[in-house]
Amino acid sequence: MELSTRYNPAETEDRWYKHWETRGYFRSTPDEREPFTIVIPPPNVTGVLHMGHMLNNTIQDILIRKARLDGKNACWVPGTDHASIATEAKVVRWLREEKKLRKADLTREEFMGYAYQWKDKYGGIILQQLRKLGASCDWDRTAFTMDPQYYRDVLGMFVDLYKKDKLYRGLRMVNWDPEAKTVLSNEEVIYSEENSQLYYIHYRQENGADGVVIATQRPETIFADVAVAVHPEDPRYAHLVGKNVVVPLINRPVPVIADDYVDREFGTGALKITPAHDQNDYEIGTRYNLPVIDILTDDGRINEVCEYAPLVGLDRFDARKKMKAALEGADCLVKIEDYRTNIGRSERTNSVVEPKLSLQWFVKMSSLGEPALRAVAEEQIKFFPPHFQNLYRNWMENLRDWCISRQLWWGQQIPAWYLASEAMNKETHVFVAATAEEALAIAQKETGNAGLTLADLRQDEDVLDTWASSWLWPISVFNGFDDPEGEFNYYYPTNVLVTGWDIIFFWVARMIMAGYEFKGKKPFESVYFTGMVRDKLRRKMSKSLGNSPDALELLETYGADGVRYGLMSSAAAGGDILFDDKLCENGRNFCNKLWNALRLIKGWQVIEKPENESIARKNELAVRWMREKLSATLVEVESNFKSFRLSEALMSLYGLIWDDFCSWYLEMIKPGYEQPIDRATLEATNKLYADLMVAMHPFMPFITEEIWHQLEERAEGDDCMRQSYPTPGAVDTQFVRSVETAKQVIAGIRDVRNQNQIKPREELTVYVQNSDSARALYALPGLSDMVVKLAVLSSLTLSDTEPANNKSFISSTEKYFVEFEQEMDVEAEIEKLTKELEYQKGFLRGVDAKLSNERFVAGAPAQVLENERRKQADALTRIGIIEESLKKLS
RNA sequence: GGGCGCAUAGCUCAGUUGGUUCAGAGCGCCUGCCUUACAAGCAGGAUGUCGGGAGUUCGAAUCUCUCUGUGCCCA
Repeated sequence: MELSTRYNPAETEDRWYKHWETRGYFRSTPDEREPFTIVIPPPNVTGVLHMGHMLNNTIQDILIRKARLDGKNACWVPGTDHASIATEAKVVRWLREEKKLRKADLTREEFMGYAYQWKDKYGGIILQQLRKLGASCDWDRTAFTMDPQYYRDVLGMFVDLYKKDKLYRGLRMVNWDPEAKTVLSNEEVIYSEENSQLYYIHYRQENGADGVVIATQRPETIFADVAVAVHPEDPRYAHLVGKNVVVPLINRPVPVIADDYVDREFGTGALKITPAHDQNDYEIGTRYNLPVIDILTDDGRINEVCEYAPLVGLDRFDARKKMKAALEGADCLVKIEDYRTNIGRSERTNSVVEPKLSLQWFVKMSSLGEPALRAVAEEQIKFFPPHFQNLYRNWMENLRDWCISRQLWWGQQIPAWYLASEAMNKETHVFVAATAEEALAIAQKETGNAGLTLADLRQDEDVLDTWASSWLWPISVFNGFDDPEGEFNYYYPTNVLVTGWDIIFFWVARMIMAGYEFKGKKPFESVYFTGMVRDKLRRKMSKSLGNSPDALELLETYGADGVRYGLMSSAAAGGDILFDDKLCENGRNFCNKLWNALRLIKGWQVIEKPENESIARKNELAVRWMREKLSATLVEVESNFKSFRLSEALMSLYGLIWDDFCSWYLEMIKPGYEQPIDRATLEATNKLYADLMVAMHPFMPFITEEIWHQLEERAEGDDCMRQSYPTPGAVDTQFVRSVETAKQVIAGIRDVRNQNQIKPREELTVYVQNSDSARALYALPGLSDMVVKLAVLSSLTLSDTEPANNKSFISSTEKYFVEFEQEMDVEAEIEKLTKELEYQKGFLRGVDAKLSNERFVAGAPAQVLENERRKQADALTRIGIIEESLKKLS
């Protein structure tokens, strides 16, 4: 079959993926083998493949494929997360735009019907896209955080925590997203510096006398003020403490209180106290028994409570704009200053988050955090790279209770029931149970009213935070709650979680807590943190910047193997990737290199025996050398895999294939034009190439499978992805070093060729100066034959005399003479040698200094010492050679 | 304000326990090649105060301190 000069991934990738998938190679069921398990960090069901996903899932696929080749029972569970807030927002928009429906006009059941309809239609696209990347997930296990069984597990978790008194409903300051009209957890609020303005506002005394000037960046909240606080030791305001000042525009008196929380340096040193709209103010308000005046609606508008009619109904930012003129009109505005401050925005809607007093469900984190903190500190769970332990510990030691209720419909509805007779949010009874019937039984018992019916109960309207379902992922996907002795027992704890460090708190920490809390066992052995994929300018990839390449287009252009190479080649664990198409281009070029090596081998004619002894010796040497180089690299690869240094493992295989195999080995054994190769060498080469493909397979699954099959006719089922990973054999370092020395000689001769414009095909005659070491080196069978071939020589011979005209060079401890037609430029030669002599002498002085230092000789390990002595001897040899040459020339 | 990182070639970054050619890789750059697998290629080459300073050590890119610059997390 004629092979194209370029590899075409489009022709092979889909075909091989289908081949693997239809034969069930990705499937895993428990057996006697050791399991190797990864659960995918579930992407949003609404998501589409982006660079971060590709990096993350390439890593998981590499680990899974490697484990499979290592003979383990590899199980990679895919799935998606319902992502309540993000998905609900999308469904609401879809209903508005496509169906002309408003959420407010739908019942909960109707809305959920549409939401599932939407999910079935648009959800899970990302799982299809992962197939393009080559992801070898067990698709039969595809899970979703709202699957019926998963849903039950989440409710069970809620009931369990409630029973253990680790869950409570309470009125707290929370982060409120006025656009999504739901509470957010602290981790869902993104803080960043933004431009703002500081309003200096004068609060007069009740009698109209000068009072106090406060500074605020939220002037519209003055209507919710209940006090002004100053520092107790601040002489500027001492006379006002205990008196009242009046809130401008509405003239409501509020007391001036003294509290050392106040920072005298900030603003004017006077602080307005607005408990309904600020966390710290709320705490101060509580201390002084101050009232709470809430002037904001759930969607962030000013309400009637504010008492200032012109602003009622306006969005808080529109209201702020009107405050300037209003305050000026009342002669209360002192000045406005520009100001940089941290503003918190909702991770999902990007709207400015408002602190709000609200009744919500919270998980008590103190008891959950303790074992999770210890597990990482004691490295029962290992982090890669390890420094993320610090970030983790930092968060875990400052845990705050986790608000898990959300004012949404898309998600698991909270299994708590109240008495319908009690006013909403004023309930005095709560009944927590997995089902309404169980809740009713509890209600009947607790109220002593056996006549209660389901109609007398009202279920909590809210749903649970998505993370409060996905933290059960490693347990629930193996049905660990209903059937703890089944598959769960085999696959759990999973081996590794691969995720971006930015969600260390969302997923990693909470999955660890859930593992210990509900199963008494860690959810995974290790966590591999990926970096962020950024653009060349180090900016995070984002839709709004438009700096993210289209993932599918990239796969189309460079092939999945090329993209996988590009992502992995510069991806140290935890390190950011500055993504550049160039990286994928390198990957594509590498595929092409592999492809052409195949074309070369496939083009050879075969004969039974080598044509002569020289070729036989050379080829035997080459095969042995390549085999040992492969072994040495496999040792590195194994150790790199153990410590998750995947990028290093890939690069060492890349170097082995490109440099050692293609540039050296294939050139060593390559027969002359239209010459045949002997069968033994060809078969050894096919085996070497096949081993290289298996070794490379986890990184570049498609092309390795293709070449595996192109090399030989294979029986059904004899596929690259199902082989055993090659194991390293013995390495004779002395032998390998001799070949390396010969390679340097070849490079030396090529350099002479280059510098003197000698054509590559013109044969040269080279002599090596006779010495013990030279004879020892070339005693290795095949070595000189190899040098003769690769350096294109007519002969390489030991000689006691120097040819009349030559160009010389020193390699290792030998001197080489390249016979040369032109007369030597003696002056230039002397200058070159003198320079070289100086360098060698300097080098020797350094080594001598070390060796004459008694403390070095006493303190250094034997191996280091031996090496220094060898360096000394070699330097002396080289100096001798140079001095001798100089003597002859002068 | 508290904490965690980072600083190595023009660019992006490896460098594990202080000790072999440890001063590296890829890209870029320079020179010469359409050589018979591959120009998406081949052969060869240049490039460094390992951020500055001090210390520990026989020996420091590596450990300690300090300064400078820079990034991130939390408040």
